[in-house]
Amino acid sequence: MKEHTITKSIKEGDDMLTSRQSKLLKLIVEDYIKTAKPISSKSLCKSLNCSSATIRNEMGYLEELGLLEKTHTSSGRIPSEKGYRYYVDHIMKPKELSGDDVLKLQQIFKNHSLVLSDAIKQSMEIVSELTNYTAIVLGKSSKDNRVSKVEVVPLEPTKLLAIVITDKGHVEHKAMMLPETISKEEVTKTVELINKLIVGTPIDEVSAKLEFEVKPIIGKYVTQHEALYNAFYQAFSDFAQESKMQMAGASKFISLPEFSDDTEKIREILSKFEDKDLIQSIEKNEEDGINIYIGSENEFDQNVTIIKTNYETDDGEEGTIALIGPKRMEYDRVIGLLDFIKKHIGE
Amino acid sequence: MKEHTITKSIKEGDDMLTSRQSKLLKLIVEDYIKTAKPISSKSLCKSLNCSSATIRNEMGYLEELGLLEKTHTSSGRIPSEKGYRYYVDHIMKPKELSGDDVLKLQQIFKNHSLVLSDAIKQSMEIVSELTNYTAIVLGKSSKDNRVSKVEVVPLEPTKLLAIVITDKGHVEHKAMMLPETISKEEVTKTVELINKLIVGTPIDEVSAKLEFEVKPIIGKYVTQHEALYNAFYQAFSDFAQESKMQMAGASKFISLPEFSDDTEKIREILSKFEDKDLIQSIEKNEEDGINIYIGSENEFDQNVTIIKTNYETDDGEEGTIALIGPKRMEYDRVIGLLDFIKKHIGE
DNA sequence: TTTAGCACTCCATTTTCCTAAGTGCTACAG
DNA sequence: CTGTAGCACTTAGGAAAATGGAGTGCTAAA
Repeated sequence: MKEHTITKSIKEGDDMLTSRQSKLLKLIVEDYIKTAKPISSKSLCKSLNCSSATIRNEMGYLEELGLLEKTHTSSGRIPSEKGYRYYVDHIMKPKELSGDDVLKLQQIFKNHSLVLSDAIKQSMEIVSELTNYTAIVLGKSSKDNRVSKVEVVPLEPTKLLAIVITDKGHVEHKAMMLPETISKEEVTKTVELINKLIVGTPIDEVSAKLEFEVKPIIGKYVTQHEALYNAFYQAFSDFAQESKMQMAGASKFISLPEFSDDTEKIREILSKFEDKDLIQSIEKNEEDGINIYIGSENEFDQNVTIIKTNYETDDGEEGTIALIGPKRMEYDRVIGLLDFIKKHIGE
Repeated sequence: MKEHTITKSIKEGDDMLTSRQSKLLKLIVEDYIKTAKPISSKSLCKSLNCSSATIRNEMGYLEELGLLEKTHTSSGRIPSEKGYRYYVDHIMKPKELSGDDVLKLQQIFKNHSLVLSDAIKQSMEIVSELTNYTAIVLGKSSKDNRVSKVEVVPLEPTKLLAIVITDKGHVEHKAMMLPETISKEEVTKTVELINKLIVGTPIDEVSAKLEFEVKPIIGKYVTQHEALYNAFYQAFSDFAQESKMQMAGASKFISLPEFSDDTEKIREILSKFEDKDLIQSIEKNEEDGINIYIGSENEFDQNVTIIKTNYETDDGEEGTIALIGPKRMEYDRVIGLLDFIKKHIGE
């Protein structure tokens, strides 16, 4: 109040906001995140030590800049997408986790009997519980894995189990039905051949290699090579596509006040959660660090914010964890949580 | 209309309903299933060839029996739980599938490149789409599988992949970190031993066998047997617990008119869909055939009907498929669909 | 630059009113 | 005894009107 004339756009690097404007925006965003109700000028008087009229003026300015919006002519203000963006980029500071949160998460990571991937999953479940947002864990697709072994186990006369193992420890298996006319030796030969030719090949090149190198050869000395070939082809192509995905708290969206009288929107979002391809697409073109996609910034749904980050464990397993919530997400807290988890994954 | 005095409780085995009453109940149930709106006496005049007053009398009687209910004093009637039950037990006949439905499902089952379990899953997705109910496929837990092979693949010096295969084609794998001091030979010996002693054992007895037969022996000639033993122990115990579960169309509930102004109930149901233990419990104490649990007859949720059946493929894979929908479910159609699928699973 | 004051706007809630769609019951007809 | 017509009564649900209150924008003064 005393020094704002000086600090205007000098002390703060905040583009063109005075420190008071910045503080105002912060208050509005954080208030709205809590209450989901438009914020009035009066309610901020005490916090800013000035009259509601003054605040209204500033609000008007922030609205001109496109940082705030009104729901109707005489309503209080709510942050616009741009407002959230500004808040996230220039104002917000990641929040320390509360002791309670830390405790719960540490319990999971300290439990050494858990494989890391299970620990990640469980911790995201906790995070979803703590935040009331939807949590997603996407294991990286195995495209860059290389085949390290192919194995076949007979189950019954006409049924085989094919197992493919990659250098990073991913395993895919597929049961195959074969015509009875294929002999054991033919199968064995084929497997040997595949092992010889395919081992070391990246998963996403296997299909081509099967087609052009393996198929011609087995064609020569396996009578019914088609069936056998198709079975393997299928197993490998499943592998390339597969990538693990887990979700927790998808139904949290129902109780959000912003959607409480728009069942249709809820329905839309929830059914997007069932669309695996769409969920997979969240993984795409990710930079490092924690990324935030507010409303129309994400491809998933205009009405949500997605905040996500990649992880990599010390043994090379990669993936993405993401939280999906309303645009008025508790950004500071969520970032703190994700940061914590990300760090602990690197053990 | 002419012969009802005669048929009263003779021709129809229907406990104590005249044929007209039975017909009335049928009309009300089926109408309500379609519209979700209380059924008025007037609307049934044409179908029953009598006046609304007569129908009201009959309705009154059915209400006394507890088969019908009113939503308020002057509303039309809706079926009670007991009413649905009576309908299902005595009135309804399973419906032939429409040509369209048959076609869609047959395409899936005819696609021979699909392993059966995938076909089941896909067909349930279709069923969910066709009916707008939630579909669930529960693979039977692997408890009664027997170990048919244990395999170890080295990934890095200190990292192993253990793979366990059962006679029914289930595969479980687990990465294990080992202290560097364990030599390859020790691992190989252990695996050989396990294969010798464990193969053929049902999954749920493996733990005991490991503890009392394997552990003492490897203790003798493997220096750091603890770590190795623990790793295998963990892999097997994961296996025993795991049981596959898949769900489609969980969000369908949102659009049901009966819940349209009760978000809380929707939220409740949807979050039950996220509770895996609860979902698993659907499998419990199942008799043969197709079972129907209406409203409070099921443990899952008072407001839904669950209709489910076990399946067993010709190669011994077992599981349960279930549809969860509102109490006013299209019982006849759903039964037809499940029947069809069940039959085709037995190929 | 800030603030007090005032006119104005719009939402949200409540109230009232009305209609349409039902029912139950009674009394009569076959 | 069974079915029906008629009528009084109940309730949901929607439309319109009334009201209160929480906001805003703007102007003029400190």
